Amino acid sequence: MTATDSMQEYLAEAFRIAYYQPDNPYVSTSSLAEEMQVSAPAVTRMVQRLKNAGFLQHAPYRGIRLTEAGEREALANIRRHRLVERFLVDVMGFGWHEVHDDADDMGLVVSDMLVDKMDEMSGFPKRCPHGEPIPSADGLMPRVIDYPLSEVAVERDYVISRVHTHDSHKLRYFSELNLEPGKRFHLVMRAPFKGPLQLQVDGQTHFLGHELAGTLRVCSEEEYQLV
Amino acid sequence: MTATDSMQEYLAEAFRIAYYQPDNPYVSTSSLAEEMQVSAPAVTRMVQRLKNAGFLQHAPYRGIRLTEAGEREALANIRRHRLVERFLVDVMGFGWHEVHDDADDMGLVVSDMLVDKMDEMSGFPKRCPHGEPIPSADGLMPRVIDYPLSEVAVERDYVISRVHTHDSHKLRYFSELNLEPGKRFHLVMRAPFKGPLQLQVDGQTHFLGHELAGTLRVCSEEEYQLV
DNA sequence: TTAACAATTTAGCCGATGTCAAACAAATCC
DNA sequence: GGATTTGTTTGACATCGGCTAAATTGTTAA
Repeated sequence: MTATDSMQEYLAEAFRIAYYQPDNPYVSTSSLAEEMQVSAPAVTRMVQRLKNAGFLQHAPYRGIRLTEAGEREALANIRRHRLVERFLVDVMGFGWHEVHDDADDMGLVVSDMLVDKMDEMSGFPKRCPHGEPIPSADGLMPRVIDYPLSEVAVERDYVISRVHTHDSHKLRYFSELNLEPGKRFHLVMRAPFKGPLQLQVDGQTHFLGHELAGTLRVCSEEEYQLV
Repeated sequence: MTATDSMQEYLAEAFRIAYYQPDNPYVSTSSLAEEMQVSAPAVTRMVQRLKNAGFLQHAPYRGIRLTEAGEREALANIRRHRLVERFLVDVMGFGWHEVHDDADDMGLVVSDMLVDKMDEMSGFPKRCPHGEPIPSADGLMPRVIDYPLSEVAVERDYVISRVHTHDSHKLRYFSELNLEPGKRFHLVMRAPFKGPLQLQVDGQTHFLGHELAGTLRVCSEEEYQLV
């Protein structure tokens, strides 16, 4: 059975959600509904279809879990999406805050031939512009190691690993501060009670609110090089 | 009212058909059905929708005619499609016989921002890889002047203007013969009774069947430069 | 001029994907 | 432990875009 565009999007989103909660393999339908900007019933019914097509298992009222076939579909979609994003940024010169919607649409549409070419022209990137890992053509997804900036120890050096937001204003702000994946910085201090964080980036001092800092995931230089 | 993807494709196809029959402004529903690879009733109903949305006029049993709004939609779509094709060929290095389907899909999806960038990166081309003119951003479609190779006078020099087929085998063959838009050649002779044509291209002699020659449209060097 | 044929439209169906409202299950609180 | 809140599913419906079969219109030929 072949998955429609819509089915692929649901599968990809389910995978992403699961990837972000490594402890729990079950994905709730409400989280899917929220991410997909769609009503809960729409998700439930799509889940039925996906279950019938063999892409996932469903424990009613508990959540879903992708099967191997489901993961394959999801990863193919995620790969296309992230490579398109990479291409738009690296080859076509757009800013990462501009390209999400186009990449979303194009990810459903581009052929393997095109994706492979984009991969090549982008220099076979390992991560998308947001720092998310790009699944390999044969469907393997690296597991990155990183932590919310809002939780790591102070007075250390870190590297930005992932920027976990699609809000283009936040993305633009991070760009302005030079806080992009791969960037090295020093975490100077963090004020208590969800207070602001102080960072040293390229010799400049910046302050970030606790919530905003939570959308940045960081790791050590060595951990960053692993993927 | 905004046109769905499907509506845009119908409008674009209707425009293309009308463009290829300059004498008759009415497009038959059956020609649309054939081009879109869709049943006749599907066309009739879509025509109703498009009429209600103000994109065309419909004289039942006679044919349709785009309104100004309809032409605008059509041209925007055609522009996207042809610029994507140009981009895939010029910037990404694909052959023109490979890119039609991808360009079709992407044409429905890419934003203005992306199209403008592709336009720029392709060097603001005037024609798509098949030689079809690219509508300007403000919705003007140049009218090219050319004639079927199967009908023009012999013993003259011509320039390939358009290659009117999507058959990738034929396109590949034309590539191999160097018969691409902009190419100059000499029409040596044409055998009677729909017989083969003899061409001189880059000092090489080629023979084309009458029907195949009919898919090539040619003109003089000066006429080619007009668009 | 009428009969036959071709093109077009109408009618009724289907599946995919969305909605809202109501029923139902699970978790939580007093 | 029963009541309430929250999350999930079911039901009934809409729209889009496709289909086939049947009716209708326009054209052509006898």
